Amino acid sequence: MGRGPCCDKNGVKKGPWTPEEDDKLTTYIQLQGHGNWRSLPKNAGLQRCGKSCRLRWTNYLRPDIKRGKFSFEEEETIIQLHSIMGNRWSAIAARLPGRTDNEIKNYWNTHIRKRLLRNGIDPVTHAHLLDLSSILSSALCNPSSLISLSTLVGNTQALLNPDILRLSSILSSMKQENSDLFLQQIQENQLRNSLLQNHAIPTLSSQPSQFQNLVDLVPACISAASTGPFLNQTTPLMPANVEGFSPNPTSTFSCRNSQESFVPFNEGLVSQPCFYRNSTTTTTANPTVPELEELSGFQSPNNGYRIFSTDSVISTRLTSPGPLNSPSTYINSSSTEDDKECYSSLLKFEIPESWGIDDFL
DNA sequence: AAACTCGTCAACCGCAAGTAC
DNA sequence: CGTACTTGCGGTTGACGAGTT
Repeated sequence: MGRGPCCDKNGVKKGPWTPEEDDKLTTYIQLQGHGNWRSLPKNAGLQRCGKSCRLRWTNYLRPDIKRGKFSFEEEETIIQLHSIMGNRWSAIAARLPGRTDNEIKNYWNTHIRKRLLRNGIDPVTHAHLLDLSSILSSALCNPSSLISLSTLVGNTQALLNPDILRLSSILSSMKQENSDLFLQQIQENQLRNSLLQNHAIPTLSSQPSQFQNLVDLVPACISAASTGPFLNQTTPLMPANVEGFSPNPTSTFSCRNSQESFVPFNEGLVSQPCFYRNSTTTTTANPTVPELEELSGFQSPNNGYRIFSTDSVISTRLTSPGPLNSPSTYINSSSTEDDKECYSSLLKFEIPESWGIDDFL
């Protein structure tokens, strides 16, 4: 159909608004209401287009706008809403009184997005970019992937800590031994989970001894990695696989097997998560949470999701409604931006592209 | 002190949905 | 029903200030 410009470019001022223009616009709207934005500039004596006036009013001059730094609660809300709504800033803004979509968008792009990236979380999908727990769960659900995983780990032996090598060897041996038994265990766990829904009972004792070895090893590997050569790498984090992503705030820790059927993963397999939400997302209650809370000394003031950071904790996907099979690694990182980041210093490391883990992923 | 880099955020642009005629 | 117009939205730009070299 084609459209003309929203206003006549001739004689229309652009750029920053002056206090005088603000006064004119504010006074006019308070007296007359904005009415038709297109005719407003002429009526108000402004050399601006209606669009510019509307933007100035809605984003800056409106009396109910809250200015200043975003509070922790607001930031939490934005992250949660973004994980559900994506870049629908106006919808997010509607749930944050006094904040405009533009302000939220800016804050996201300049603060939150960078922080998430730094913490290894894809700001688009909210999935961990590379998450050891997902690697392990993927491997456990799909034993064939153990080949790749062990290859991955094996190829980098020179860089790795002995604990990681032990992890590799265990994975290899798990692959070589009875994978049917492996799947059987997973299926049993699935059944048990369905029975014990909302009651996260530690089930490690029922795992094969190799599982126990694995669980014992992972924290050590993470600690090793967090102080090892990984942190010196500057290679960009692996991009998350966002294809087919369907935001699902109720995602629980699960993984896919090779047939793409979902196999809920036993939450007791790995250590407790860095993140969990207790309000807006569905997560199984966990008897160890109070202990962790006490340990970390952190609790969100708004009782939103709480984030735990301990030295040897593997994150799970409880805050990651992204693709369950998205590649992500997660080992500790130190973060220094500000105090708030203390809680989000997650276990993280970056894998150089030269490792060639595409096949694995 | 100047040049440069980086972070922030107000403002602009183009598109699409909604509405009036 | 089709067209013109308005409004709202999300992506992007660019000015500006602070910090660094």
